Amino acid sequence: MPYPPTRKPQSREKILQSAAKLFTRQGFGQVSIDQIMADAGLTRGAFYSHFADKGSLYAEAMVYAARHRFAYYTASANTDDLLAYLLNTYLSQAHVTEDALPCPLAFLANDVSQRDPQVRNTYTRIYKGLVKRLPTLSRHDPERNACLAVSALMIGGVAVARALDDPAMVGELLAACREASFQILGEPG
Amino acid sequence: MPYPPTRKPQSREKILQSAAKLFTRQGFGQVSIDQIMADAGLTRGAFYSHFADKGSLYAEAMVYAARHRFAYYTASANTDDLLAYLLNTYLSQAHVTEDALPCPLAFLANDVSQRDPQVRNTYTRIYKGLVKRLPTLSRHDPERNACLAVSALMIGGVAVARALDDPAMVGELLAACREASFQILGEPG
DNA sequence: GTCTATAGCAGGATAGAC
DNA sequence: GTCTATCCTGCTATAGAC
Repeated sequence: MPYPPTRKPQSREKILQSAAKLFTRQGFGQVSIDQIMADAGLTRGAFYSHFADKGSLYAEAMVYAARHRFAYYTASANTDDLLAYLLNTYLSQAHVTEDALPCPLAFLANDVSQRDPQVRNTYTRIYKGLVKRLPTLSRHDPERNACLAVSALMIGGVAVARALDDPAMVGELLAACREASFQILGEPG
Repeated sequence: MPYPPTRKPQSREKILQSAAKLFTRQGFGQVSIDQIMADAGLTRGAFYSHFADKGSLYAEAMVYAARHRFAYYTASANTDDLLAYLLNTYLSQAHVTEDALPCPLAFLANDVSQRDPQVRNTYTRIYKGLVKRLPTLSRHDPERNACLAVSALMIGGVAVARALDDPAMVGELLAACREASFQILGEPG
């Protein structure tokens, strides 16, 4: 028995991790199964023992990235104002330059628009999760409309910042988005 | 002389028009030169008489789409509040569902992040053009920070709306973004 | 300037050995 | 479960006829 049963879940996890990293940064079409499997330390042929096809992996990788990103916030926050912490971390240079696992909502918004219904549904559920979670982080109990707008501002700010080639402009943009977010939420900056 | 000299600029214009339409909706990788040329009524071989390669066409098509979209606003506006008109038209169902030529800033933000420097520079110039133009449309002379945030809100709102699979949520999101935009700008809705 | 034909490559998915 | 080898498709870019 050359392959012990404990290895399969490990391989699956490794593939998922590599896929989340590569897909969020580069999108569906720019990443090949070869690249993902190589990054996970495996070869292409082994892929189909774990996932039905490339699209299924993409959807699962988005969820993986979203979970990981949320854990990243809650783990490192030692403040009582979680919402402010979230906004300052999300709308930051570090996020734009891909410090850790980036947020799929901001990095894959355009990409998802052209994918199959399953993928779009996954994206929608992740987005709804964010909108619903925002009020629980604030002490000021913001309205739903404010949360919708702020989520779009977060995602748009990061997406645009990533496309720009002017570092000064990126800094200016992120700062303006943080400021406006607090204004919309009625919180002090 | 089977091909009169007047035909080349016409062909070029047609290619550009088809490219703008297809690229903005589907992104760089999802559109082939074949598709573009077929849409323009030509064949693949003729492409390289007009453009150096696919990337050059992509950059030019973004500019073409941006110009066309701006003309779309100014042409149809018979109001004294141009900024309000712009926001309501940009953050609309019609824009998300691609009525006319969509805005490349919103439809291609993620796509541009992975392209070559020339493309990113083109995107940056278009974006700076938008930010600079916003104050000229308003009677309230908004601050630069407000314009930066509103532009990100416009782009993010449309980009997210396009990815979602829930029509009710899309309507809610767009309305919330319009409302927040006016709040940021200090204008009445 | 536009066409047809093709070179050359990359990637998704499958088959079969171990 | 993982590997190597392969089929098949689609694409960019070029060559050469008209």
